[in-house]
Amino acid sequence: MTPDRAETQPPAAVEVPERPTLDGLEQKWSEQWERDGCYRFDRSAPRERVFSIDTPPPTVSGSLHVGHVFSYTHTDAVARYQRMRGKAVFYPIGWDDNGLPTERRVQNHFGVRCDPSVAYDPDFTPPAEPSEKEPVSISRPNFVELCLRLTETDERAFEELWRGLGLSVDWSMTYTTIGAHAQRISQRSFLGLLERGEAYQLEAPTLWDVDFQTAVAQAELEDRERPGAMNRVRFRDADGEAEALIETTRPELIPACVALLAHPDDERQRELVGSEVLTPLFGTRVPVLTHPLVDPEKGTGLVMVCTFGDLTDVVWWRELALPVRSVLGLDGRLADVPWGSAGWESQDVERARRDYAELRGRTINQARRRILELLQQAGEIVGEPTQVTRAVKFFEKGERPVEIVTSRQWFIRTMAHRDALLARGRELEWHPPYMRARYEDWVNGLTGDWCVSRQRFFGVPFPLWYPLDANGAVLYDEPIPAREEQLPVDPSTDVPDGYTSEQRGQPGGFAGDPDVMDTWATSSLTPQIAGHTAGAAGSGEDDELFAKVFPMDVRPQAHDIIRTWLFSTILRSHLDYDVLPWRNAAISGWVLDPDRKKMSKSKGNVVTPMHLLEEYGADAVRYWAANGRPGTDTAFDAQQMKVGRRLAVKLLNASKFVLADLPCEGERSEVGQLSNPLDRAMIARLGAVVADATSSFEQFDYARALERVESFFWWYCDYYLELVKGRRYDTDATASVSRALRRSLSIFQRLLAPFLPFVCEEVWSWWQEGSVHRASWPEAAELQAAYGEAKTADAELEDTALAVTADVLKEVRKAKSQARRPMRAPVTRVVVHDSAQRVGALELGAEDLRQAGSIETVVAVVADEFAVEVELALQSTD
RNA sequence: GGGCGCGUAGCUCAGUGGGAGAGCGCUCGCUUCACACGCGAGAGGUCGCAGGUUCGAAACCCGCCGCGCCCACCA
Repeated sequence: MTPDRAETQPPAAVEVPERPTLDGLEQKWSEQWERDGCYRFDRSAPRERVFSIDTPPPTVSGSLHVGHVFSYTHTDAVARYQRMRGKAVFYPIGWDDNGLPTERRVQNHFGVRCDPSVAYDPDFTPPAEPSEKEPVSISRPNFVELCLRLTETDERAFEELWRGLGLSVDWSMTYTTIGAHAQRISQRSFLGLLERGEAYQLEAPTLWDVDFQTAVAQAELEDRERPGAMNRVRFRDADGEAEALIETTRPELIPACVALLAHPDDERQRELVGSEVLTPLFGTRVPVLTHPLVDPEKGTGLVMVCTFGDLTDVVWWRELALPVRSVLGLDGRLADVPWGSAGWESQDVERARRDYAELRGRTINQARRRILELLQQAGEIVGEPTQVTRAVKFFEKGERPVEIVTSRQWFIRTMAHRDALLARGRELEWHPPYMRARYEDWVNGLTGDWCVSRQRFFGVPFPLWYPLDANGAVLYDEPIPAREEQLPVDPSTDVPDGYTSEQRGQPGGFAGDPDVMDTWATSSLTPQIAGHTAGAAGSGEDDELFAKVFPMDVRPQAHDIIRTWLFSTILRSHLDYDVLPWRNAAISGWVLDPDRKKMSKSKGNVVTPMHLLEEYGADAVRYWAANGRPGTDTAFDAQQMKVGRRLAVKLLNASKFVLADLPCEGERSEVGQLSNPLDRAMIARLGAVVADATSSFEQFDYARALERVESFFWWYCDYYLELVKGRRYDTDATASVSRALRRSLSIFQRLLAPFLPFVCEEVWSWWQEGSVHRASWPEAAELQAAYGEAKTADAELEDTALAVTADVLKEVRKAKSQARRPMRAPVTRVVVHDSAQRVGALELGAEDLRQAGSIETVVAVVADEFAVEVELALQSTD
């Protein structure tokens, strides 16, 4: 029950600047915080006092935009709240620099190309004049070094912005997803999955981007609307009598056709089902089968199955045990195929070769145009093509539709764990709760295990080698895993145990796995990376730290990456630790442009934050961000930043007023009792605001907390401060109000500190020791206790007194405003009509009201309806 | 096609059973001793539409319309 020191202890000295200003506060205080280690994680804290945050590592590719500022501010407000609650806040940050965007930039910037077969050159320097046309081939480690060099610059700029925004992260714990530490943890987790059979290698149809020439995962796909042409194509039976019509938007895949399908109940196709037909032009014999997934309402009711046109083809191919007849090369061009040989039989091999020669080597679009001409000439197109718009699947970073090709890839099992993952989703506390639906949709919609291998370079390599047999063929089924002590390894330069580097690529020797992992395969381990998950002695990992921070308290992130980052992190934690990686998921929305469109570089509507920070100040930008409710998208509106700036300025001035050194105040050290009813009522109301803000923050609803605090603070400035000014300047009456003012000011400064850290630190420093950000969060109960120092029985009456006094003051102001008189214009008489209870309460605040309104006499009359008559003094007496 | 969210003043948004609100913008007024980066006042809304529950609905239920997002085996 000891009242907070900050509220009761008279500080040795109060120093209020003559003209308080927001200018320069960002630099002043961020430097001070850094010097004092204000946000350093306290490792000595016991687990129950730790609050750990699995901060999103932003992708380092160019610049941050307001969306980042938005969601990171939400997290920071919560972090600051928890810190003030006495928690040791574990709040690291990382940079996600591993991945394709960086790779592309490095290639162009330095004029290099990664060739994993090239040996590492420790003395390599990039060409002085980069040539995009003739890039220099360099080893993967050299390439990674250049990537690191380029991202380092960006990361410094990011850090500067974050510091300017006032994020209270512990900068001593920064990590990167391509750094040795992250690689080691990522590789070790993978090896564990491999050992337990949760990771496996398979040659199978996989989603493929033909430009990047890499496998991609289901989670990285997006739909884009594209125009296309629907063509009706004729297949005939071997006698040329019966015919089968199909509709397709992808005629170039006809040479890859392996079957036609109808719905089992489709009477129209009854004759054809069970027979065989020939593909047009190529004369390949394909069966007509049935499958329940065929929609008889679509097209002709018959559908062509190709290996592979889309994901449905894969389903049909697998379930009906159809052969593979693949025409598409990894480069997105039609490959050479051996017409006439096994699997490529034809009724007319010469014709098949001749027609296919027209397609071979062409891109998909070129081949499509050409085959339509050939089909037209052959008379196998029926009717006119119809123009359609349909959704086509793209790799989210890609420029051409994804294709499905057969290749050898690594997978992590997801399908076998679906029920467990759904249960994890229900175990997690979602803020807001409805966001869980997105997760469940995603898990329920999974169609296959997670393909984690990428045929790229700037990523974490698979820590594996393979033996080569006497003929130099790779023995994929006998991978040689790295030992844990070796990690991280780069199998393109490191050598497995029992081999020498001369044996690389030689018959009887070894070969490194050439691929890198999906960026999410490493990002999904951020709790382990940031928390330095337990590992082998001497590995730099840290059992004690990890046990203190994991599982983490909260994962903050935006809703668009629930299916990727959130999902994969739950998966990995489930597989490796059999727990949720965090207790709470705090999902933030997006910043949309003023037309409510998603910001994107291609639309050119991206707002960058630097100039906003300069123009409005960090606190104002943070204010705008903190107004975005959890999970809710917000249209960008610079007006809101003005509002935040106004709030910050108001706090400066209100603090100056409260702390003003008035000669009439008497001995400052004398701590007065709250003897005045209005003072007590205000403190009681403030207690309710504290309770509200606290419970909102406990639910991660920073926006609600801000709203409550802010609106009460404005009421406090507009009404309470004005009402009590008279007593404030009156030596005999000042004790109670002075105490109420100091007490409330201390609380406001702390309540606003999570949102406006700079201005709050500034005004705190005028009269308190230490940082406001390490001060204790106000306790509602404590304020109620303060009320208890006086009589509590009249609490309700006193609250009414505050209400009615403020209501009358408003009416007096209105009268003056309508009379176009200044607010200090004298009033000879005010007659208040109100209920008996309110009239009685008014008595308690009448003196303050008289002072605040320059009123000579206040008369109260009991009445049914509230009304106020204001008699202004004659202007001449002014 | 399925799911989720949203629809309240010109704009951005609070408000989940009992007075329709805030800020910005707009209009008018005020050099008031914390603050002109200010203060005070005002105008402005059939709370998407239509039913239902209830003494009472912006809120709860049903349907519809519109917008956004997510998901889907879009031939």
